[in-house]
Amino acid sequence: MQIAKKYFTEGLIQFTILLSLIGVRVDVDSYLNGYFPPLFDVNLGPSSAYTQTPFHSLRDNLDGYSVHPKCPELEYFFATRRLLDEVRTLGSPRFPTQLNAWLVHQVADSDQPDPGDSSNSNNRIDINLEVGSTASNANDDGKHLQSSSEEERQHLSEQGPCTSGACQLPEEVSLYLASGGEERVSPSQLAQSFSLEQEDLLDGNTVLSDPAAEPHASAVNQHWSNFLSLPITDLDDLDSLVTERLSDLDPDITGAISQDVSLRDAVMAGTQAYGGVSQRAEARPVTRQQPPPLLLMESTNSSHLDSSSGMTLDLAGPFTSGYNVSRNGSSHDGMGGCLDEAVFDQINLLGLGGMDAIDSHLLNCLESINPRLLEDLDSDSGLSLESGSQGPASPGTSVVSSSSSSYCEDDRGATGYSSEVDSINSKGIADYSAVWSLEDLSDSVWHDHSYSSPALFHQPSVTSFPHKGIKEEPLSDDEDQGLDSREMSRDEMRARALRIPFTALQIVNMPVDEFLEVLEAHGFSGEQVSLLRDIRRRGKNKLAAQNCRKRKLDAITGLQEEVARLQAQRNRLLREKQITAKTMGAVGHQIKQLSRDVLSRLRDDSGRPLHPERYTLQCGANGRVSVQPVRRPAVSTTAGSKTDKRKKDKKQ
DNA sequence: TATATCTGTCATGAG
DNA sequence: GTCTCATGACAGATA
Repeated sequence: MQIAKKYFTEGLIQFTILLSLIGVRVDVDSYLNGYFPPLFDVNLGPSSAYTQTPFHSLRDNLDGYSVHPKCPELEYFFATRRLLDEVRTLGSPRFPTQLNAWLVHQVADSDQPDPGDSSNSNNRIDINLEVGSTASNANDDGKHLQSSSEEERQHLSEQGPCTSGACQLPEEVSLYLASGGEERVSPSQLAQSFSLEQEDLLDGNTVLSDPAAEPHASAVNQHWSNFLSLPITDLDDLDSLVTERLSDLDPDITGAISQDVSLRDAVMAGTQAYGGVSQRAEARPVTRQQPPPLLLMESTNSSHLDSSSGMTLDLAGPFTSGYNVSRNGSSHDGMGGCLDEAVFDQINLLGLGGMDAIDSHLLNCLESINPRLLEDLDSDSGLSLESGSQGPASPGTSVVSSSSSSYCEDDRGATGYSSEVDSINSKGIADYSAVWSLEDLSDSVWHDHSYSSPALFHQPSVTSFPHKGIKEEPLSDDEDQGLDSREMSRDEMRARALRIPFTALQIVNMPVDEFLEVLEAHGFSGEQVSLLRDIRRRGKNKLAAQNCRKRKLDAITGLQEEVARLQAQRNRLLREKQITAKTMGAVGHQIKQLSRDVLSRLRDDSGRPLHPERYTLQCGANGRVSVQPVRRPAVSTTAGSKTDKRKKDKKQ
């Protein structure tokens, strides 16, 4: 039996690890591939000043709490945070979706009660594996759980009381596998088992006097008895047995989002959190503190922010299933996460308090959801990303989304225009101009300019902006006074003199279509039209000149850096060359010394030593060394002398 | 006062 | 043909 115990203990550990791995493998990518297109940068030209930046990705802060749950850019952050929480909360109670593993019992041996040491080797360990779609069904609503619980209760009542329960099987480790529905152990059974375990842990007493728990214990005991009735030799086939059982699992087990469960934590925490429900539990002193099970229950919902913060229920995630926002068809969506937690809590309550507490708690769970988030989910237009974002005057959102001509500003202050953003308004997706005030809009456009823009581009204190759908209004007297308060450019002074009801900023920023419409609609005179065109041309050229100069400076800076880099590289190569030359000289000297030594030891045909200056050592390609006479320079011939003469003649 | 730098503007070419 | 953009050149302002 020791062998069997060791075998099952190891199997328990391995299976716990397996479940942990399964539990954390959540398909985040599928969730990410949802509503919003990937971020993109549109390079409109060679200048970085014309790069549209996805500023919306910077709207939301990343503290994980004040962002919209639909924001896809933060899913990675959420996933990372959630996975960390999963790691931290390993062992905390979680309700499974497809694959459940429950450490049902770690009960002290009734024959050898040891209240002070729950880890006594005589403790019996019960493992309950539940595989099936019950959990996923439970995610749909709470009715299934209730009906299932009632069935289980009835089933348990038919099993009869358990007088001995697990206590009759000391010194053994039991394994219980249930697949599908016939051998399935209901959550109520589990909860009752948990309560029993908790009692044992609390006072070391193994008395199973709870009538509700006895049928379950009897049923489980029957399974264990059947299982343990197998001969010892069958233990060798345990792997095949487990494999056979596991073959009944959902083939897409990797997609299961179920979590590993530590029943010790579940029972202890659950009993403390709902100690008022469990009469037996509240009658006994609590010996140690455990976190509340529900709020600390780990959820694989990608939208849930931080389970430990207790904000899980205040998210839109819990109802994503109900609102058909599930990304990959996984049953473990936001609603599933909430229901998982609620259902798990119900499991505890089934064996502890009853369904009244369950309903009330679930109702509280649902009521605690922020209605605002529900509205956002209901309006799944994909533009709800604006909710919870920074204010319109946020410095980070310097791009003018509402403007028909966007003004982009790169990190170095270069400026540029783009007429592409106007499509947003024209498509009716979002009319930011109706939300953002014009002053805010203009602030976001013209503030913090690297190239100081004096009077012409100073923020005009106007309340109108000649865009589509916005009626142009002449400048009022107050606005004229506002213009007087600052330095006006020549063009602005001219425009004011000609009673042109637009500022230079407006004239420059408006798209060409609107500009033409303005010219036609207002019935300007030829002089006014000419001035308007000049103002627009000069304004755009001014910005172009600024960008051009900035690019020139950047190019110069880049070239200077390149020069410095190349000079450093040249110096490095020169140093390496010198070192190589020295090395080569040293090696040549050594070779010469070695050759002299070798030649001095050799003798010619007459027995005399070879002269180093007349002979040399040659190393062949095959590594063979041979002695060869030194070739003296050839004596210049007459032809050579003639050639030299010709060269001299040519030089002359 | 001379000089360097910055900035606005014009002219021109390209897309 | 018009518009926009890029860029060289020029001139005025300024440090």
